[in-house]
Amino acid sequence: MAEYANIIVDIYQGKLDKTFQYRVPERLKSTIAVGMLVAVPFGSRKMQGYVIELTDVCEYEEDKIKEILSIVKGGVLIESQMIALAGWMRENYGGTMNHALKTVLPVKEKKKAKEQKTIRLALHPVEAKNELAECERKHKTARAKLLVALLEQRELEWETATQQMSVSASVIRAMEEAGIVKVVSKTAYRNPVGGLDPGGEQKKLNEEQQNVVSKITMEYDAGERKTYLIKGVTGSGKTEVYMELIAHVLAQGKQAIVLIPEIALTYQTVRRFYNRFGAQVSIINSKLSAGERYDQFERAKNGEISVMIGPRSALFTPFPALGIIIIDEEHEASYKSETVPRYHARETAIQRAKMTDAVVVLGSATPSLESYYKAENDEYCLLELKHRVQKRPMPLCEIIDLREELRRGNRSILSDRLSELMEDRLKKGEQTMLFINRRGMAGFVSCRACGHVIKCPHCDVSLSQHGSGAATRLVCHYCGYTTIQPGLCPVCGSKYISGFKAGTQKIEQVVKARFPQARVLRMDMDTTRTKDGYEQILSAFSNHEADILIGTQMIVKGHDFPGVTLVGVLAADLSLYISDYRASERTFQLLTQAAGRAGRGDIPGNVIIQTYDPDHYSITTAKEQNYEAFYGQEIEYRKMMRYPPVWNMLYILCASKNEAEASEAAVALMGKIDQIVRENSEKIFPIGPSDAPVAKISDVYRKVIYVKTREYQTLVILKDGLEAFIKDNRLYQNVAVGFDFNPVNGF
DNA sequence: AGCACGCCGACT
DNA sequence: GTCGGCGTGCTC
Repeated sequence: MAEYANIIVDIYQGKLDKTFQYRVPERLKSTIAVGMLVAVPFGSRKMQGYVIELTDVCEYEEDKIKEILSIVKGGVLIESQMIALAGWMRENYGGTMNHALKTVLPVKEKKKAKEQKTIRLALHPVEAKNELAECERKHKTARAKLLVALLEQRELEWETATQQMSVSASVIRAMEEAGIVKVVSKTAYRNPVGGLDPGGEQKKLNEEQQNVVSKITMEYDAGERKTYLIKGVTGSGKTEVYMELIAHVLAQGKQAIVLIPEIALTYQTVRRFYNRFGAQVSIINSKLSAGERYDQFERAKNGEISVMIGPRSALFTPFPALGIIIIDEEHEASYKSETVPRYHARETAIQRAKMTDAVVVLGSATPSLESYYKAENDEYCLLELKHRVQKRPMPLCEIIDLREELRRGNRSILSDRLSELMEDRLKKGEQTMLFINRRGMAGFVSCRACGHVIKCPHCDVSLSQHGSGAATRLVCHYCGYTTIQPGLCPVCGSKYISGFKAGTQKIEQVVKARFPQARVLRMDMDTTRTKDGYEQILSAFSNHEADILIGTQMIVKGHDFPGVTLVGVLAADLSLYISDYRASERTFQLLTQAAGRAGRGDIPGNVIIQTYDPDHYSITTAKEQNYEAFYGQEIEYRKMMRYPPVWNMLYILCASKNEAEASEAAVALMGKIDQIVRENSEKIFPIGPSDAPVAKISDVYRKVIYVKTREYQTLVILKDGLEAFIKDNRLYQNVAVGFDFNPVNGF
């Protein structure tokens, strides 16, 4: 039972880092919890604040600490819920409470975008002039300054007055009380979906879709709150199911959150929801400024909107009566945060739903192993959509063995079969998508004479080539270091130094050479750099302004192109060789998604998968579109290797500018882990320390330890133990230690 | 943010 | 001397 409580008094002021510590009086010790609203003495006055953290450690001068007066009753406010969620996130993902709070509560960036406070004159100009004369006579300099300005401009911004004219807030307040001026705060919201027409469109569901909807809504009405996993093949109409479920909770006065990967958050997607639900829909995305994001959350709190669509961070929309959280494409890696707290949106959504009496619906054509494993163990309820809507046929899928092509003398990126089909599509005026699975294979530059690879001087990675011709640069994807491409190898002086371009540009060149008459579009980092570049390319292709679209992962995720009847996957196995236990899962998902792009119109599509490893199960099962077969093999591998989801894994990263210090810190952590292992009854398997996959980023050295246990909770206990160990140990003054639970993208 | 405190010029 | 405006710093 905690002795002290850290309390935040002014969450509305954006000064989130200011918490105050109070003593928990004996009578409140059993009831107090994180997130509760309490009354506390604050200076000379009494204020309300939220309990952020409970602790036994006194972080302030003992004799100056005051006691909490009481717990403020009156229902659980939304802020309380969100703060309690932040507490759960801190506990389960590590980091500080401030980190957690900053992810959960939108920081009102110095209220720039929100309340534009302005100062106006409350008197007639004539009276004001008298007042001004009076002030000048009495040498009330600040007041006079303000009055002169107001007689000229009639309206002044608060910031102008306080900062540029240095009139303090106390002066303005005094003048307001005297009735000389008036402070007006106007809240101007911006509506990011403004300009769309609500149509009230509603499609009739097929039997399969209706069954899924009925099951969930009936259980919902019966008061059951579960997590559902909808496994629906691409094109089975999951979105229609989501909308029906949303309509159901909205009818009961509840609200809905829809998470979709940022990359799929296009105008098309938003419009579908807007057509159905009209102005009560809003979106957030990473392009919105902090202020705009704050506005959207504020609208949600005030009941102006009831459906929020957005990426990971939309999960924290402060709806007062949340009914449903939908996570589309739930297998996507972007649902795992890359920054502290490294939370997973799926787990966090389930926790939020538990706290607020909502249900969670996960949807995917290729569920993550985590979710399917949980569905098999009855933690989630599995529902299936096995058929495409309007009985559209599944595409015909072929595997091309690139080794065989090579033996026949074809050294091109395009196999004979793929070329043949592309030729055919061009003749028919149908569209082709070429997808390069290029993860971790960005065009690095090497010397053909000595094999030297050009690396970033600050990071332990090779540089990638960008641009072409005179504009060719070498860029580090980790720190942004940029340099020009050397003409000679810096090691052996050979002039045979060039980029290993397995990228989209190379393919574009090959395709243009092979099919000079074709109109080709390319989508990659270079072509989507501009603000709307991404949407422009997609809509151009969608309008049939090109015959062939070449791109990386981004082209296969959730876009409908009815004109596409051929999808070519070049080098399907590239993603198999990255050092990550999820490599097979990623490959299977990408191939299945890519295949799903073909033949979405009335014409059945063809899919060509080119690979050097045609017998790998992730490729053969993707060809068959057989998720269960893939899952069966993959879960055996995970069991055998003690990988998630069967086991749980914790990565611990020690980072320091000084390599020796990083090593020393990691070794000491390992010692502490060994000690905890001996004290714990459950089996814990620590491995390391060793260099991180990227051993150096921006001149910071990185050592890693990873730990496997059966139970997640054991890892949480381990993390708590290590945090305590780190806290008062001089070794960690210059070493940052980070935790990542069941990492998705390595460190 | 808001409140107390202390400084300093103005007025009696 | 005292009154009151005005800036500053603190609030567990």
